[in-house]
Amino acid sequence: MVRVSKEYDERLNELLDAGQQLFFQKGYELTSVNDIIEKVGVAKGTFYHYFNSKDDLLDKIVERWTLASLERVERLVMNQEHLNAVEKLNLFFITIRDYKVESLELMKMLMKVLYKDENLIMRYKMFQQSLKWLTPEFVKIIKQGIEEGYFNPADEVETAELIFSMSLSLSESTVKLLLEAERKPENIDKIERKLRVYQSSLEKILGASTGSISIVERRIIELFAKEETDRSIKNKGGK
Amino acid sequence: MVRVSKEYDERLNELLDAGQQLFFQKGYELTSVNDIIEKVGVAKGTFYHYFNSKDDLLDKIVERWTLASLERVERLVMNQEHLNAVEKLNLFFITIRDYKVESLELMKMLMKVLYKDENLIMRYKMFQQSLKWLTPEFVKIIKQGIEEGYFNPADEVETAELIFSMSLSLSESTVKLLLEAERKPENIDKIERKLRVYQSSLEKILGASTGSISIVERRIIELFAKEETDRSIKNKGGK
DNA sequence: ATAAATAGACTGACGGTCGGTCTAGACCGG
DNA sequence: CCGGTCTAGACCGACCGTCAGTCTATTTAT
Repeated sequence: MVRVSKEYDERLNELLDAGQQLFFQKGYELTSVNDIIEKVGVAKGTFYHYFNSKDDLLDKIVERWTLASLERVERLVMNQEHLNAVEKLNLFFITIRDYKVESLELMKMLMKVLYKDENLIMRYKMFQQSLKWLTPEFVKIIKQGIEEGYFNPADEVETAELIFSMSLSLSESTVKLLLEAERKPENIDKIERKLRVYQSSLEKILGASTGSISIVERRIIELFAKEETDRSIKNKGGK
Repeated sequence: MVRVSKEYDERLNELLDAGQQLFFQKGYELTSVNDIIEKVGVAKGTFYHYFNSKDDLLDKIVERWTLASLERVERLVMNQEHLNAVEKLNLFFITIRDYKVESLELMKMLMKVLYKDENLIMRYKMFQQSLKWLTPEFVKIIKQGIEEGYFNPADEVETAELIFSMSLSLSESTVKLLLEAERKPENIDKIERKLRVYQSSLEKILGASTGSISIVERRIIELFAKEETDRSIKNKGGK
């Protein structure tokens, strides 16, 4: 093979990019290290020059991904100093939702791949990282809400962690339902019910007034439930 | 090798037992099919005569385990017809806790092994199965509570699922803290806080009166945090 | 006889290792 | 300033051990 030498960071990112693309496309287990190095056009040794293991690569991909999300949340939510805690909390959910809607097709693909048992590790690592980085932001919002008199939970930190892990298991079950929504149209209703319960539980746990938090939007659920449109089936097949 | 023929169910259980023991001891990934057949004293072909895959074996082990728990819950909690919903809910938690205390050393070992990233699949499958089988019991309790006027959630089924998944992520974080409680004694306090928040959240979500649900018991937490006693370090080493 | 149970050699793929090669750029003597 | 030399570290790829799973043959029970 022709030998091509590059800057450390450039190669690193090539490998991260290739890894991410393949992991999101075929899943973690089904992507071999050989697939990745083949895609980049590099040898086994090079891969292990940059990463300790396949698992290490995944860690670094997830970290990069999560830090990008954090940056987004800080920029679009936390920095809006004119907002009160309830508004920030709602914006928090809206921001995440909007991001998913913007990259709808990617998200649909990702959902299909990520929520398979074989890709549990990926999902879990993304959850862990999200929990680690996003909970502190949640805590800030809750503290602000307590000061402003909107919330009254006993323990901000533990409450934030509880709420966050609730939202993660909510995603888990929601996506599962979404994925078979084509076959089972009643799943849309079930998702709506789920979101409603989550929403009101959130209010109760935080001590927020009823209806102050708004997450449910049937339109959005239906958007994700719809099978991909014809026009988007273009890059199928092909080596 | 000497050929020994046995009843279908007997062989099946031998394999399930061996698998369970090894999975609980070394973890799923680190246990090879060869380990299992060696332990039973049987050939590769025999294993695949009884199971489609290593993963299939895990499924069946987890199913057996979960159904045993379900049977226990039904016998010790659900059949106590003289109890009201609040009492049943409390008994539910006590029953689970007592079981863990009874088999304390096994549980400690299991915690150590199960809560490693490599054994995520095991944990996940146990969670899934628990959710599937135990949620209906939860629903029954909630419905009874609504009838009796103790609870007032909007949607029993979704609330039950939410609560159950909350308790699972609670286990997740609690065990993680417990495992490093030796090094970090402050973890015990953190666990207590976590449990308290969970408890009061539960009350709020269900609409139960404050203090009616009781989960936290520092004594029990400390019991699990303590490193295994001298006397229990007897079966270490040895092939 | 025949179906179920068992045996175990074999396969292919995979993650990871290791000894070595190549090259850009630092360094140096003239 | 220039040509040669040196070296860190980027890169290579054959190789290894392991493991899940397959296949065909053989034994056993009925």
